Amino acid sequence: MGNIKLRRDEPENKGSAPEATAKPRGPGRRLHGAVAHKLGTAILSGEYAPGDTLSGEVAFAEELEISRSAYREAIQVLTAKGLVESRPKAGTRVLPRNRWNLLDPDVLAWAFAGEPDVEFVRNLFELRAIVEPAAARLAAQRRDKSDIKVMKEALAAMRRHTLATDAGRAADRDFHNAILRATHNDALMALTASIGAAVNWTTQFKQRARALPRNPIPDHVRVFDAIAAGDPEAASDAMGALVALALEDTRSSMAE
Amino acid sequence: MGNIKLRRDEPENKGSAPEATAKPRGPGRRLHGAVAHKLGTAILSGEYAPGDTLSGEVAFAEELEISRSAYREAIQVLTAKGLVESRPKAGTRVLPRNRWNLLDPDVLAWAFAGEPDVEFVRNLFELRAIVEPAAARLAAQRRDKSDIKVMKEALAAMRRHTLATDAGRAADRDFHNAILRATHNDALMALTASIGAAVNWTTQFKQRARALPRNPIPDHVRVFDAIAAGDPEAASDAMGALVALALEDTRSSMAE
DNA sequence: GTCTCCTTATTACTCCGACATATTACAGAG
DNA sequence: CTCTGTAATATGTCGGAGTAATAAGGAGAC
Repeated sequence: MGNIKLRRDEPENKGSAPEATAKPRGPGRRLHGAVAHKLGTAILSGEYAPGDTLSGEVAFAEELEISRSAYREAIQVLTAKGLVESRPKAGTRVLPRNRWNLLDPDVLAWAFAGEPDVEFVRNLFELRAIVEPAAARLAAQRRDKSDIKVMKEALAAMRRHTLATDAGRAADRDFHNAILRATHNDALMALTASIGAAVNWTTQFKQRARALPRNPIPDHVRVFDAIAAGDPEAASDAMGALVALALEDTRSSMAE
Repeated sequence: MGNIKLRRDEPENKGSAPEATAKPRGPGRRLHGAVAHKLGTAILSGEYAPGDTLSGEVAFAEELEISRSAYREAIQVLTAKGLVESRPKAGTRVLPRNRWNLLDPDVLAWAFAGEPDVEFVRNLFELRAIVEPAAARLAAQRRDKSDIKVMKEALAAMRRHTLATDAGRAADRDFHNAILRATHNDALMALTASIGAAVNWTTQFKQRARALPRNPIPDHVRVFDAIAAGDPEAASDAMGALVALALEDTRSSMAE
């Protein structure tokens, strides 16, 4: 698998490099974090299959050209997310997929780092189709003025920048996050990261297919209006329609 | 806050001590895992509030009477779950609550380690009320013979042992997990651990209130019959009723 | 007087080498 | 062939030393 340079060897690109949120791979991410990212993506991409046993600590750490401490800390991160399990004498094994914390934001990011599994994207949309309409219903009942304000701003930002830009996708994510936050339910808000990631990556894929078939603004406006008006049923319906259309767009762009 | 003994100092109690699943605090859990558990519960219980800065590595590790390596690995676990963030010179700070991965099984367990927040339990039930009926609907459409077999066995186990026993609660959890698995949706199954844990802990609370008010079996049977019959609407309705009743029971047992 | 830039001190981060511990696997006895 | 005890091996834990990054404070310019 070739030698990979994880150490930072380029003293240049100092200061506040505008790397946005995407890949602060150089500095900004600690060494063990980078290793965890590397191993995490390797596991999620199937390079290491469930049941596989990783090389020993000393050997693997040496192969990665890092100390055993940093390697162990990276493994602890993966263990915390349910990807691997280490036991004395037995080594570190990749756990079966149903033990993975697929809702963990990092795990989700790792899953979408490479070519994403089409089936998994479908499952994620199914989760959206369940959670988001219900969340919109609750949001219509409980939203306060500040919630509406945030949603309105996000909507405006979506209009300004299109979904083709990073800023536009961020606004789209902010809009959906604002709805979840308007439910004032911590457990639902915890899904923010998961669903937000799903929204982000999938819209990016839709974008990849050059023809973005529809203007997404009207759907979002309908949802916003219903929530602002305090109409739970309309909000739920509008959000259901939005997710269904998004699924259709994404599916068609992945099918080809 | 007093000195806490985390090291194992008792050479006795060797062999396969039947500590069940509750508290393998002695051996069985690694040292850094025990520290992560201790700090995690301390954060979830509010002993450390968001924004607080923990003592420095050297000081805290010395206070806990463990090496810095073990302490750091514990911190990496907490970082992976979004509870804390460490930066040079600034120290390790507790992140705001909306950054926490509340769906993480460990975090959920830590949240219920002490006296649970009533509001949080309510939110968790609201999530159940959203996800589980939808899951039952999908399960009714997609279940195969093995799914039905597992559910039937879990139901039988629930009848044999009551919800008063550990085995009974485990059977209850298995039943709900079997439904989620019958959806054949990985993302939904990832919620299995979270919701399953919630069900487990809350039923334990219902148990605490000595008067267990209702026989839960009929509700479960209705759900099972609908899924086995392949009737999505009936399955969704039955599960909705089950969750609503469970919420009511739990609420009444916590209100007193 | 206010702001910007730079210096400095503190803290986490990384590395190294050694020992302790737990568990698997093997070998021997029954 | 089954069971029990032993030994080998990889993870777990430890302590210390040195590096890098950042936040706070101070010097300088406007």
